[in-house]
Amino acid sequence: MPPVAALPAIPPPARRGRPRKMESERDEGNRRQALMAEAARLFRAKGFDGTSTRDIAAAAGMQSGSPFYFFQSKQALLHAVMQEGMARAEASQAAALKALGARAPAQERLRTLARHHFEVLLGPGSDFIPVMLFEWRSLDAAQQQEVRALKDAYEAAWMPVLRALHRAGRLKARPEVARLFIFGALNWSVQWFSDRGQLSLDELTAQALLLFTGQA
Amino acid sequence: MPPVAALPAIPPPARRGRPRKMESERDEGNRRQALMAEAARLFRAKGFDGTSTRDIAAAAGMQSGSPFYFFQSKQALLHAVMQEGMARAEASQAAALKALGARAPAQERLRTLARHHFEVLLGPGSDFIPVMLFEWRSLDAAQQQEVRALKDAYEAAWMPVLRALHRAGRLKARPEVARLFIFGALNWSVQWFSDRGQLSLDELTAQALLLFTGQA
DNA sequence: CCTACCGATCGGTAGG
DNA sequence: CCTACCGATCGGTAGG
Repeated sequence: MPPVAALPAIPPPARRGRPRKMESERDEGNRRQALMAEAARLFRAKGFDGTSTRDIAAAAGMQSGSPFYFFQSKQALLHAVMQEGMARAEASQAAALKALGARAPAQERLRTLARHHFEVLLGPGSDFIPVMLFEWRSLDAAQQQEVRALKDAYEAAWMPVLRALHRAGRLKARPEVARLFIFGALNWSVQWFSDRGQLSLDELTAQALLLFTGQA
Repeated sequence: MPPVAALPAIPPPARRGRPRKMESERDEGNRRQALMAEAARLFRAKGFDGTSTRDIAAAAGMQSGSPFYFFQSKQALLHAVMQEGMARAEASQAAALKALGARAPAQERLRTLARHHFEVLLGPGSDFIPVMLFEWRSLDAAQQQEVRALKDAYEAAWMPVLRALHRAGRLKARPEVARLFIFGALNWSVQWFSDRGQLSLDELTAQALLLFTGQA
């Protein structure tokens, strides 16, 4: 049922469009990816300002100055984490909707979207999107605008579903406001959900549908 | 309608239980309160780790070392902000429920609770609770436990209302899970609500009730 | 990628 | 509360 067990791999941006050149370049991509993964984990746990580039370097098995070989600045690393996270989330969301089929009822499409979003927030290897959600203010204005566009596209996929439920009388609030509240309800689960709790992501999804549409 | 125009003043903790001693001590309370207010504003805008004690001192018109005359550490100042915020919010929430009367229907009690919570999150002078919500991790374990108790008491006041709505069939999700999702939906508004937007806090409240209970 | 380093900033303190 | 200060840490860089 989970549309994304692990988020699908995406080619490292540094390699995009260039021909592969064997070992050296693949390693370079690996090191860059490793830095992003460790940065995401640490930014989530301790915040952007609470994490030093030395922490990140050590977690990736590097010396303190080495992250700056791969990223222009600490802020650029944060930006890369958010872009990569949004690109993956957008791709896996689209894949989940496609797998469901276009003629599925609105309630089922909402279930798929919510279940997928919980996976992105709470599933294994899910540090990138929580970092985007909570470390937003540490980007500069231009970076915020760029990430905002990716986030808007991701959330826009929910609107046809919310409008259909609204027309059918299953969603009473205005769809635009409902979207804001629903994303809030789901995103906030990052603050309280724990693996060792009794709720699975499927049960979480069912309860969310009950709350918003009155049925599961 | 807003039960709290400005959050009700609470005597500064340093003075509690002691007899008033005129100018000097009242000033001391004022300086302490000013530090907390400026700290809350800056912690909200830039985060705990992104705010220096020098920033806070300057905003309160002091020299860089002076905050440590009033607070043992930067972390103790954060803790004080959260405690003060929760004490005020708890008091104003209780006052709002009391003003409504005990025999009001569950839907009206939920409206009062939600409207009050929006005021605490988004109204004038509302920096203390957002700081508590988003800077949680910067407290040590003992401080977290203490603030957690205040937060639990605040949220517990919602449970009889949610259970009544659940029994009446107006709230379909399990009340405990509904509470988590509802607080998430409301709390997240801190991230997107803007004063110059078209929604008033009353309209926000009405849309939230529509989403969760199907009626406003 | 590592080594070696710099300038800036930070939380906090002693002594008044 | 201010003055003057300290040790630690931080982001980032030059040169290889």
